[in-house]
Amino acid sequence: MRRVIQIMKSLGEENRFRIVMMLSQRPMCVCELASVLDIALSTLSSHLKQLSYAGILIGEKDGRWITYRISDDPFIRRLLDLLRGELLEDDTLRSDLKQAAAEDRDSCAIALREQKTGRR
Amino acid sequence: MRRVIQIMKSLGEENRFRIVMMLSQRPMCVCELASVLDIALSTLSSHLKQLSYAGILIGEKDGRWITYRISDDPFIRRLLDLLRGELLEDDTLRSDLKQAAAEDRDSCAIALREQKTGRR
DNA sequence: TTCGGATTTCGATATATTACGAAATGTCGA
DNA sequence: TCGACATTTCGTAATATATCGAAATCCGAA
Repeated sequence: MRRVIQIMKSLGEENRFRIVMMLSQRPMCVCELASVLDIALSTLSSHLKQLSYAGILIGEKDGRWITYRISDDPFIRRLLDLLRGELLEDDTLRSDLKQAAAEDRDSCAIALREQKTGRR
Repeated sequence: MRRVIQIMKSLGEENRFRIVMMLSQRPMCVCELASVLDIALSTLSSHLKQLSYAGILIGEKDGRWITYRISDDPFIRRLLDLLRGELLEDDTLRSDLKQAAAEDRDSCAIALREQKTGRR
């Protein structure tokens, strides 16, 4: 039961939820996620840690980057499918997915520099 | 998105999760739930409030009692089916369901009296 | 209408969670 | 090896949540 509750809790926070939905579209590196979400990198990192601990995500080293993707646990897959189906019309989600699709790993530096000087 | 996140958050706490699983088996009144869970009535009440707010439960007056049951929203139903399927082997859950099945609304008073004097 | 039982509300406290910035870690390329 | 970059860890402050007991509410039965 612990495991399932941990999964629910992990998905019960907006930023983590958005992260998971974006990763359901495609694997992304931390900086790509960061340029969509308006939170500090350290915060994002701790969310990713929690999601990994819950078994929802898997992070893989990929050169200098770390790419996160959704676990292929069947329960997780089915759960996320169900959630996604419920949110086809959601504006925030649609906007996130659009941005996420347009992200480019190599331009992270630019986005992060902007984030460090003046937040939009 | 808010709604779905609220649902996830509500299910991401052990006592609330157990409440929902028990009510998936059959509608129950507050005192029946109380005699399975080892928490104060006031705490239980606030959990029930949150679960209702999230649209997971519905509380209906039934004489002197208030009976809670799972909402018949299709999304909620499908979600809970999925969760239940993942927990067929869970010991805590099985024990809860067994106790819940054996509960009797009219003996609430006894259980609650025990709870007020000396907690087991 | 008064009494007692079922449930909720309220106020307080303890614990968890989220957030940030600064510093540390690990890695690639010059 | 050095420097730049991607990411994580750490310490801490702010906020949210879970919990309790006491008091309030609501309802049916005597």
